[in-house]
Amino acid sequence: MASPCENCCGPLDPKKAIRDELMRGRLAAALLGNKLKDTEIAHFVDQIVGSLSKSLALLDAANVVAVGSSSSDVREDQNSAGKVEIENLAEDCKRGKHGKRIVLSPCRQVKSRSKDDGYKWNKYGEKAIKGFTHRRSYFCCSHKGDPGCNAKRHVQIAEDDNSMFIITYIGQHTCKRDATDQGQSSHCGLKNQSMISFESSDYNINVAQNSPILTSGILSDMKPDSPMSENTMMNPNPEIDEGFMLNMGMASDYYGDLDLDPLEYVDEVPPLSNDYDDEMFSFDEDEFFLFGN
DNA sequence: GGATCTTGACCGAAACC
DNA sequence: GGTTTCGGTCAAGATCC
Repeated sequence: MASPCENCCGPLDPKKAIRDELMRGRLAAALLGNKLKDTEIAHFVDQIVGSLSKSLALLDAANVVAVGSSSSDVREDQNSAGKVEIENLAEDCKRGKHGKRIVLSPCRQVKSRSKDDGYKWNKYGEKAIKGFTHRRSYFCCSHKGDPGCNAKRHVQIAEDDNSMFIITYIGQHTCKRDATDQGQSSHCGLKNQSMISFESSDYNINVAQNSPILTSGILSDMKPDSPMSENTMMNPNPEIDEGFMLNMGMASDYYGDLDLDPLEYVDEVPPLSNDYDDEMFSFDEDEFFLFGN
């Protein structure tokens, strides 16, 4: 499916567009920091620059994310109605007599050791699913009644590893909660940074495509002995021992406009040492201007 | 007492015949 | 086109804090 912009402006590279915007922001912050040298404000500017650098790095790393062990198990097809049909999530998921296919709305799937992703969920149901040993739990956002947040998720114990959870996210958090809510930060009470949120629907990127490993940017300059493997993505918060999730914003917006994989599957990421931050994302001015240009 | 969880019933959609 | 099967949701009661 071609994006609307593609019709008038030619092929759009959303990843590049996001990257360009982040670079612009980083450049502006760096210049501001230069102006504010020796002031307390410069410290905060440094944080902004560092944050943008991380975003760029994670964006690049998004292309690295392997679909994980289940990649070969998941076959998906986007039909004309925009629904995603997933056939046999697991090899041992046999069809019943009537072999009903599993049909999901555009969603993201995450494998995690913990069910906790920083959001507050209300459980509204549980169901035994044919072909799966464990029951599936259904959750909706606790703030559903707030501004009508329609975010939902399904949680199921992984068939191949009972210590892992397969979490399927459907819809987007539209609730607006302040950063103090439950000690969590920013949008809808997200309490950790293991999620990147590109809320704007102007740009959409696909993290599940078979992109080259560490295509460009900061991560490509990482030390070879860094604690990140080729097929995994960094968890920005080493204290959170769970799968790393990328929130690409409104799934329907995202998949409705672009012919992209509607389902991302981000495999588990090993926790990192506490000093990864400086090692991975140290800001180098020469490097920055190299990327910034 | 409010929030959250559990669980059976119900509904709509897809597959089968 | 009717029937069957299934996944998803609802809602009432139970439990927890």
